[in-house]
Amino acid sequence: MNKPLDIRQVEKISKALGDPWRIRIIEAVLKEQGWMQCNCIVGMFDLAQSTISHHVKQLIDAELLIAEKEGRHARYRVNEEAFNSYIRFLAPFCQ
Amino acid sequence: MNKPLDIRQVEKISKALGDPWRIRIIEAVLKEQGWMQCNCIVGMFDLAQSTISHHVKQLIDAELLIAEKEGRHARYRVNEEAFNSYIRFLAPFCQ
DNA sequence: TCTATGTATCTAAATGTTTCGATTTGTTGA
DNA sequence: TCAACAAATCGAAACATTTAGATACATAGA
Repeated sequence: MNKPLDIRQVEKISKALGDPWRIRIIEAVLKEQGWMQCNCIVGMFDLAQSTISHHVKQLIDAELLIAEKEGRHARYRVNEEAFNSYIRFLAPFCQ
Repeated sequence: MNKPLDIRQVEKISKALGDPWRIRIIEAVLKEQGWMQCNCIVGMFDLAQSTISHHVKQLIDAELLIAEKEGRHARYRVNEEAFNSYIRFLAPFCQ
């Protein structure tokens, strides 16, 4: 676990972080003790449900969020390991 | 100096890091003792000069690279402060 | 001053992303 | 089983990014 990221994964993570809504979604998930339901996110932002779902999907694809299904609900938490790996990739760029 | 990044700047930096050529350009600049001429970058990658110039511009706009003109040459170095700020922005996401 | 060279800009085509509304899928509870 | 709900997917329009070739700009050296 916690192996170095390859350039593809860095690209994916960077792209996922390259949208203000997605950054806000991550911040919101983190704030809720790291757990959040999709519906709750939809209520927080002025975006359509399908748009939120699309953004969340990208965050999950980049492994920045982890999804868990609970019946008809889904809950998300921040994948701290992924952020750790990303930061470790960037660290050499600041000596 | 070294103040917290706002969400716009985070977005810009993330987007700049969201392309494999740009990541390779940063790595190349870092490798050359942190200094590199544009022409040298052009020689390293199979991309048109105008395309490299476009990518470098984005890295400069995101303040990840700093450009210095020397006559008709340009030299670039990595802005370690920007990477530091970016990492500090991300740190709360991995406790 | 003129030419060659290094870098930046412009234009346009191809490709990718964002967004919404509509629909689909899957699950709960009546 | 069926209605209600949560989330995901589809389709399409609007918008942004990537790329190369052509061109412009700026400087060094003849």
